[in-house]
Amino acid sequence: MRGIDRRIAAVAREMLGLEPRPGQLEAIRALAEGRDTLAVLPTGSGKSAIYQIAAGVLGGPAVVVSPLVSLQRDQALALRRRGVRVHVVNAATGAARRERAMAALGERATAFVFMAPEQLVREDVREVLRAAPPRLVAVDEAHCISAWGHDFRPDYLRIGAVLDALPRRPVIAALTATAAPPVRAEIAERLRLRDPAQVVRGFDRPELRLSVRTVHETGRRHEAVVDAARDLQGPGIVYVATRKDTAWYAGRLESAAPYHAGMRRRERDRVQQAFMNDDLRIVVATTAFGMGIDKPDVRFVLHAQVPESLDSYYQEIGRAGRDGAGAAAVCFYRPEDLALPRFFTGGLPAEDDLAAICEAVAAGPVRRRDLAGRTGLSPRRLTALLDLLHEAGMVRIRRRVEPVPDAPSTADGVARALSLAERRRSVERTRIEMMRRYCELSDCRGRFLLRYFGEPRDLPCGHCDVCLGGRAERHADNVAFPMGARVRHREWGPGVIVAGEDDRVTVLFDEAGYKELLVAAVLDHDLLTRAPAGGAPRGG
DNA sequence: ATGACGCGCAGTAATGCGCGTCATTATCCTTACC
Repeated sequence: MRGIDRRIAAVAREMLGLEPRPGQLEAIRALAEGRDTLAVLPTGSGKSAIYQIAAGVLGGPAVVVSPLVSLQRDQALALRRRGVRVHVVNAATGAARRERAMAALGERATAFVFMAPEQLVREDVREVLRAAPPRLVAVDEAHCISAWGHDFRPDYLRIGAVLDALPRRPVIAALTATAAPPVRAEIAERLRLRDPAQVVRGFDRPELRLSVRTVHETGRRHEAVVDAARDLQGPGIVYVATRKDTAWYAGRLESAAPYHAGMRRRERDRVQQAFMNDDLRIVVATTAFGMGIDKPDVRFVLHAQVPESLDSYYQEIGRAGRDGAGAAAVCFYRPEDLALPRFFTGGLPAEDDLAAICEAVAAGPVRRRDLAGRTGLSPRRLTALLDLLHEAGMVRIRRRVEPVPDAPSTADGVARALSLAERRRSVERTRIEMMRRYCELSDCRGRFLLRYFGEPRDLPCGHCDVCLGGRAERHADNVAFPMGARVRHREWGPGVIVAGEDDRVTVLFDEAGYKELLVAAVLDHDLLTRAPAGGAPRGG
């Protein structure tokens, strides 16, 4: 056993009383050796233990960036119970307590300080970090960077720059349960990870019975979902698209309660607790329910409406069957359901709005609020546009929005921002399209899902409705570009074919993400060439 | 893109159809203000 492994084993035993498992160990080892690490492991596999043990081995305080205050509290409590010194800092933290936490961090007298990105980017926090850089920074639920950073919680996009500016940059651990290759790439880029070790495990979940039930009419959907929830045994989650629907379904089911972000904090906590304690069999929820829920014996996850991407879908069904016993993942699919997500990805930003922001910023640093006032844009819309303009090299986002010296002309910047927006929209559309295909498959669903997440897979999964119904007939592969084949595109470089139909193929490019290509165009212009097999983007 | 809704009209009495208009998801931390 290598020395470092002995240290790891010792810290694991002493701090948490456990023995690291293979995936965990690999990630901890990379971090302990000072290497940035991106770990994609299913929830329940002990992701938090990774940064905790690594911090112990590195022997310094660690800052843990986590999206929800409730998650921070839970994790802090668990550590405190084991006698570890821990602080939590958020907007509700009193001045005295905050002062103590910062002092402890500065004096290296604490093991972990938990905070949301909004805290990390505060000037006073950065000052403490500059004076005494932590050894390790863990970014938990790192997919939030790409899921929330662009419009919803922009400070997620600033973490990388803040850490980069420290006199001694900490080792960074990015942890998540869900990240398809394009998301992994974005996490690494946005956090500015340096040659990160990637530990990716466990997208295959043989204990999940995957199925899709197509419904053509809303009334039937209601019946079918209610019946399914009644018939299935054990605790389960029903995901719905709107807050209103949570109450509707919950009212028609025994031992069920609604859960969404519009409810009072206390009520939400009560529902969650009741579910955890088995006093409540079913939670009918929006996407608000999930992060930090680690109940091992969830026996089913139903989706009354199809989510907008396989990324979300996989994350939500991943909450079932963590004990390894069987669980059902049923998606109720009505083709029209995808119209709404398509609609929401529809619009491109107005040139006028982009130009107005550029002009306002060019005059000198502006606060977001003033900018919103001057342009008449909602805060959220403004955030999305600022992100584009930042990417286009037009603005810098500090405490205020600042002009970039030597920035391109407004016209050029706006054009660049627009083309970025267009690219993002096409990626979004492809994601929706992949969700549609999953639902309409006449071929193995498990394999489709794995390929979407970049795991090569040839054999049918054997645990989806298509396989179990004996319908997993081998699809007539596109002869020139069979699924799973490695290809190279003139412009987008290497990739792998993840889905195909008669007239089009979807390629997951290592760099550029999912792209849909028309077969005719590909053949006419000789756009794709077959590459030797192997070498899938697994990292390691 | 789709669905809900109200309106006018048809042509008969009480509904039903077609059309235009309108709205339309979810997710959190924070700060300011009550």
